[in-house]
Amino acid sequence: MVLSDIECGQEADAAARGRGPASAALSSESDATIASTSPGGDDCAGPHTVPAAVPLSAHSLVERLDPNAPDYPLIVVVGPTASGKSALAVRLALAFGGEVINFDSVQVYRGFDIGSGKLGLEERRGVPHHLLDVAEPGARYTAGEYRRQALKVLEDLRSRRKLPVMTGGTGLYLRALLLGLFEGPARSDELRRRLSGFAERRGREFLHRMLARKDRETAARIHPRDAQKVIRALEVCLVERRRFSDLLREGREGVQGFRALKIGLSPPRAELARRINVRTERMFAGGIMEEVREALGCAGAASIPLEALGYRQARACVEGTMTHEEAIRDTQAQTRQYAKRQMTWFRREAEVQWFGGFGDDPVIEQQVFRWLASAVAGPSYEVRGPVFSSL
RNA sequence: GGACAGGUGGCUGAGCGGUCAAAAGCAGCAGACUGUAAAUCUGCCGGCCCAUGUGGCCUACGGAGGUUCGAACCCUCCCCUGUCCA
Repeated sequence: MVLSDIECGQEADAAARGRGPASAALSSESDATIASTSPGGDDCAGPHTVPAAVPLSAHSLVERLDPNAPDYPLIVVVGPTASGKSALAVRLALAFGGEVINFDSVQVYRGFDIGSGKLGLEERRGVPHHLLDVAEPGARYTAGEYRRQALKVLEDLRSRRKLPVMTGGTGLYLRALLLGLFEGPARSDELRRRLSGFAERRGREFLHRMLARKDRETAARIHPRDAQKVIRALEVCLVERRRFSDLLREGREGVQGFRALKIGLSPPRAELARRINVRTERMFAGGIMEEVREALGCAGAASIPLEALGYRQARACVEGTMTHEEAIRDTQAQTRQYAKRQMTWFRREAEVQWFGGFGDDPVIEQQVFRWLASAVAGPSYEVRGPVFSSL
């Protein structure tokens, strides 16, 4: 415990030194609140307000880092791309002596740094980051693989009394970890090849009819034209010789022994779009093309992350089917749409406390720290919905 | 100055007398999601109205006129844009 406190203090200082005057001011303020213990006021958080002056007790969070605790804290930062999640995660990790765990499906691949928005070493500011670069460029990483690895990392952090701070944009991976996956087969490429052969010859609807014969309930849930999901469902039914829907009913096992404190970032849409635009331009100026050439050279054309947003366009550019300008504009538009899809996914995530700004905005950081203090203090807390309106 | 080609909803672009509020794509908006998830897929998309429908009204295919029962589509003039000849 003493150790954690010391670490916490040191790292918070380091954070203050490493930043500009605005955030230095913030840091000293949070240090002040960290130091004090709150006599009350923790329970008066209204449903739609972040409590005004709940002192943040780093102790209350750090004290809970007991390897044997049934509710070991786990911070999760969700939000659309470019909302400043990674920066906030580093900030939180520094403040509480934590380590960051990624849940982004592209950042898990080695060699895809610029286009995936991976934080550079300097930006990580000494905070260990897990589940980055754990897959080879030519490999196929999956939600199941992610879950297995993430569980190990969580147990590792727990045994070392470190606070896990999870961040990323892949809602499915997060859910796979937190809620678990059903007991089903991993993917089978041969079977899939056969199935997609059917789809090509007889149309996507054919596969859907096939699925309906095996498992009516699942077929009803999946749109006939969604070949990707239809194929997976068929794969499950054929390999297991059981209905997908029955397997689902048998349940799934989520992480045990952790209590997730979920922070959602939902910055104003127009501003987010602006950031996405700028960020995309920087990627194209800053080496995404080189990454693509490199990947094409070593992993070959089949590399999964080469299909990811930005990489897809950069590749088209390298191969000459798109101009540089087109590639940028297309990436920007599609990234905006992606951000939208992320919001519709995360909005349904349970018990997220939403903040209407960017994770690297000192004001938002402040609100997050305050909320964490109140959330840690009591077992129940109010959750408000995300604001992701246009304008 | 002359000869062609063309001007269509936010953009690209089909339509060339009625079945056209106008194909398709893009963008935009909303949504779904259990091992490819930065993926894959769905719905809406001129405005207003009764908000039930193969519903009503208005505004729209560069501008102004005309022909016609009827025009984005045909004719005349004008204004733009592109290519070519001077």
